[in-house]
Amino acid sequence: MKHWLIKTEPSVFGIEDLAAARGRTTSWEGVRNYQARNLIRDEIRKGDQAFLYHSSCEQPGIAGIVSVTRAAYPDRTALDPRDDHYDAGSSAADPRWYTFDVKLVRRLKRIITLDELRKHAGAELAGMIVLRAGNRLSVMPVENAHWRFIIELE
DNA sequence: GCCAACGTTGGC
DNA sequence: GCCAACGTTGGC
Repeated sequence: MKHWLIKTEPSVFGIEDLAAARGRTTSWEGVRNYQARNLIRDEIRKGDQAFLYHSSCEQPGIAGIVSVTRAAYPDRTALDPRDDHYDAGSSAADPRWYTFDVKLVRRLKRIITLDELRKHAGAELAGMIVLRAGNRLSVMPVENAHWRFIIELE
């Protein structure tokens, strides 16, 4: 089982929204970055777990843990001209973008902030992608050792 | 709202 | 296939 970190803006869709969603499950739609797409399409498996990370907000950090309930399938929002994430280059026959389903496992007892993660950037969390300056990936792998360390921080 | 980082686009 | 311009992300 692999571990991941998925970013979201809580003003758009945060952990509160996921907790309120039917079955506490949502389709992780709208990813339009090729590197992230490849991870979704080729590497994320049912049963994997991910940190839900809040970005572009007052307190950026990890808010909860989700599990993957369905592996990659075509992102229908790319095919809908009325959708913000519409992409004329994608088609049902040859989908360019993929989504996957996640279910909230639990909220963390507190948000583990980016600030706090940074304190360990030179040691236990060395190399963690979300700590890299200017990082723009919205779906990224998390090393097992990093995952365990962060859970311990809680 | 600023601005650094960086992926994408498009001219050549 | 290079690379400058541009757009977006995301922390602050």
